[in-house]
Amino acid sequence: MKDSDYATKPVFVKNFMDGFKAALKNGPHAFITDFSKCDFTKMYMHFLAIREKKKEMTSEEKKRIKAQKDIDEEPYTWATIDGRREKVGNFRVEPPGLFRGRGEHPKMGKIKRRVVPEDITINIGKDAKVPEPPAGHSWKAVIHNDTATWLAGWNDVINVKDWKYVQFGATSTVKAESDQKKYEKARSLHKYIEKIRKDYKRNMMSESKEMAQLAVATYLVDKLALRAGGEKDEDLADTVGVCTLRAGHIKFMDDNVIEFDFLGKDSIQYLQQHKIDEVAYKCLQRFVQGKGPDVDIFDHVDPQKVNAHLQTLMPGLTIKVFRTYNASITLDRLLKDTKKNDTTLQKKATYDAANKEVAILCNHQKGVSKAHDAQMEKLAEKKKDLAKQVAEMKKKTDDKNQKKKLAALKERQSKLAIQMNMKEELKTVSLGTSKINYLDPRITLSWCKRHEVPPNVVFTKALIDKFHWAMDCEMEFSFVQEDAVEVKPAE
DNA sequence: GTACAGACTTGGAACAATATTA
DNA sequence: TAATATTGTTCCAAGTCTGTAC
Repeated sequence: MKDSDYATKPVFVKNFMDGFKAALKNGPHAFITDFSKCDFTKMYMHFLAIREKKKEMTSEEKKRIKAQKDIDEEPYTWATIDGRREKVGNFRVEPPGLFRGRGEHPKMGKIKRRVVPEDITINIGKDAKVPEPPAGHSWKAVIHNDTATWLAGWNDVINVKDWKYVQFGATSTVKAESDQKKYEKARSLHKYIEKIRKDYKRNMMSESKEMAQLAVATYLVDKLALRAGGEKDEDLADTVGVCTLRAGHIKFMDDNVIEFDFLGKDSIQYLQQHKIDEVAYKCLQRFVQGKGPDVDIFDHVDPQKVNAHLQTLMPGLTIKVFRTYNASITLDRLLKDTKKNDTTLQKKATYDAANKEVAILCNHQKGVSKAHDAQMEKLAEKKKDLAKQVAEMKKKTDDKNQKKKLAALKERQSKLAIQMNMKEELKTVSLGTSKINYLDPRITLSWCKRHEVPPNVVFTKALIDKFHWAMDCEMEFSFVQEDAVEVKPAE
C-alpha cells in the first residue's frame, strides 16, 4: 500500500488515520495523530524482506509448500448439493486490511476489521452436519434456505448494508446452468431484436417524455452496450450508467456525433465519440435543454422502468442482456472472416482481433503497466538493430546466401512490427472480461472445431473447466439460430 | 409506485506461475 | 540460468436485477 498512490490521496489518509487513531486511543501510542510524521519504512521493509525470501525459494520448495497448502485447504473446498460434491469458490473470509475502493471512493483507507465466526451465517441443508466454528466461537446463525445457492455469508464491514457470500465455484452445476441460461436468453433476443428496434425508433418521437426517454435509453443500451446505471448512495464513488447519465457527460458534435465522457463501473472512463441516429440526437438535445451539467438527462426513467418496458417486448429481457447479445453476436460475425488455410497462429490472431473489438464495445479497460514504456523502447531498439542488420546484409553482395538471409531478416522485421503494434493497441484493452462473462463459449468452441484449433489456444484451463457444459456443442453451432432472419447491427 | 434488502454477476488489480529472452 | 515478459488465477469491489413490504 505504501508504494501505491493510495497513500497520496487525502481521503485515504484521513480515513486511515481516523481508524488508526481510534485503535491507538487507549494505549501508549495515543500521541500519534499526524500521518505526515509517521514513518512506516520499517514495516514496509519487513514485508519486502518476506517477499524477497519467497522469491529466493527454489521451485521445488515452492511446489512443496503449495502442495501442503492444498492438502490443508482440501476439506473446505467442497460442498454437497443435491447429492453432488462440487467445488466451492471463495471459501476463505476476507482478511483484515485497508479498504481499497476504486476511483474517488469516500470510504477508501478505512480499516477493514477482521471478520469473526460471530459475523457468519451458515446456509446448509436441514439434516446436514453443521461445520464446527473455531474453538471458543459460535456462528451468528445457521439457516436452511434451499432457494438460495450461497453457503455462508456475512455483512461487509465497510459497506454494512452489503452482504458477502461464499458461493459455489465456476465449474459447479448451479453456475453452469445459470451461465447457459444467460447465453440462451441473449441468443433468443435475436428473434426479437428487429421488433425492439422498431419499437424504440417509433417511441423516440412520442409526445410522452417518459416514453421518449425510455426509447432513447434503450437505443443507447443497444447501440453502445452501456450499463443500466442504478441510483447510488452518496457514500460510494460517483459513477454512472445510461439512466444516471448527466447533461455534462455528453457533448453534441457536428453530424449527429456525440462525445460521451463519464465514469462507469469501477470508475473506468468511457470516452468515445459515436455517430448516432438523427432522431435520438435531437431527443438528447431536447432532454438536456435548460439543464446544468449535473442534472440527469433521463429524469423520467430508471432501470426498473426500462426493464419493465423491455419485458413487454420479450419475456425476461433486461438491459444487461443487450451487452451479452451484442458482445456475442460481434464475435460470431467477426470470426466468419477466419481463413481456412491460415496457420493456428494466424487463426488465433483473428480470434484476438475479434475479442479486442468486443472489449472496446464493452469498454473493458486495464491500467497501463508500469513497465510498458520501457518495454516499448526496448522493442524500438530491436527494430533499429534489425534495420541496421538489413542494411549491412544488403552490402554483402559476395554472400551467396544473401537473399535467404535477407528474407529471414525481413520476416523478423515484420513480426516485430506486428508485435509492437499489438502491444501498443492493447495496452489499455482488457480481453479477459468478455471471454469470461460475455462471449457465448459455444461460438468459440464450434469455431475451434471447424478450424481445427485446440481449445487451449484461446481458453485457459480454468475457462475450459468453467465452460465444460459447452464442450460438446455442434461443429455447426451458430449464435444466430437457423430460423432467424438476417439482422444488421443497430445504426 | 417506490424503497430497500437480498442474491447473484461482472470487473480490474494484485499476485503467482510459466514462457521467453539475453 | 537469471532476468524479464506474458499468461493465468485469485481477490474482493462494484455492478444488475428480483422480490417484498409499505
